[in-house]
Amino acid sequence: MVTTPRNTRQRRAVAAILEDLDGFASAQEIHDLLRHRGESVGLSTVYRNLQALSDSAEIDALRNDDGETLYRQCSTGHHHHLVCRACGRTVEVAGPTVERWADAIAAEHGFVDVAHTLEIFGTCGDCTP
Amino acid sequence: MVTTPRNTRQRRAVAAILEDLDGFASAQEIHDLLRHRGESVGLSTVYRNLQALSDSAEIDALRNDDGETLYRQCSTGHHHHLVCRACGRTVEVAGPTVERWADAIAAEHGFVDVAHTLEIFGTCGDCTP
DNA sequence: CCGCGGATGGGAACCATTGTCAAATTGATG
DNA sequence: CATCAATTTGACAATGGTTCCCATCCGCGG
Repeated sequence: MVTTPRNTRQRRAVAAILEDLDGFASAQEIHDLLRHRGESVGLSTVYRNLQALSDSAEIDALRNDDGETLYRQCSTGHHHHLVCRACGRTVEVAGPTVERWADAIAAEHGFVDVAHTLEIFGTCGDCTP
Repeated sequence: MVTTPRNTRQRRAVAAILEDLDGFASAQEIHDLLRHRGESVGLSTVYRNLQALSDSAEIDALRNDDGETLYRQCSTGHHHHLVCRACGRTVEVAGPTVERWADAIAAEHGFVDVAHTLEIFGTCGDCTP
């Protein structure tokens, strides 16, 4: 039986933060932001909700170089990210060609259940004086 | 002043393992393999040497879904990986089109100093009964 | 308004990785 | 071959992000 998630204050608070954020943020950053808003939520709960949202594909997750998982609310549908190293500003990009290329390569080598990760990092105009 | 790395038994042992390995392996796996060979090397040392090799671009490193860093000796030059989730078997793939696409997208949005990560994961033929 | 079961939270537990530092090893030199 | 400085090693502690645990809380259907 499928369990329906409950509409708790904490879940709403986490969702609200994600609405307002522009770029990617770590669970801990989100936890701090909530605290500053006075909408304090337990760290475990922040992690749980972010993971749940990520699992249900409502938000995107990626790992940065430091091994932290970053979250962001994105448009639906498959896409990739162009992320500014300095300020975290993110541009969503679609790359139909890349998707097809990746799948073709994998099939060619007899791989199934194929997924891929693709992120582009750079320094955005605002951060390059 | 640039310090020249020394030729120690441990460094040689780690390099030798990487020669023999086909796919990506974690630091801990490599540590275990060394132990089984009777060429025991301290875990810290394995980490240090892998990092050094990775820094000098002699081996490739990537992070898997569990957040572990995996290492593998690869051909030189820019390339990406098609990795089997189950056994770690790896196929190196070049994607000139993708490189150009990524750079173009980034330039289009005013990003400079651009880099990208791209890995394809799947289950290889041998691991799909 | 009740009661059930999912949700919460605070701290402990995990675990890959990095730091610490005395002791061992290397490579150059005499 | 002996000496010596500098690098490297390794056992263990420490770190830090994330997950687990579990008593308590509370959303929600009846």
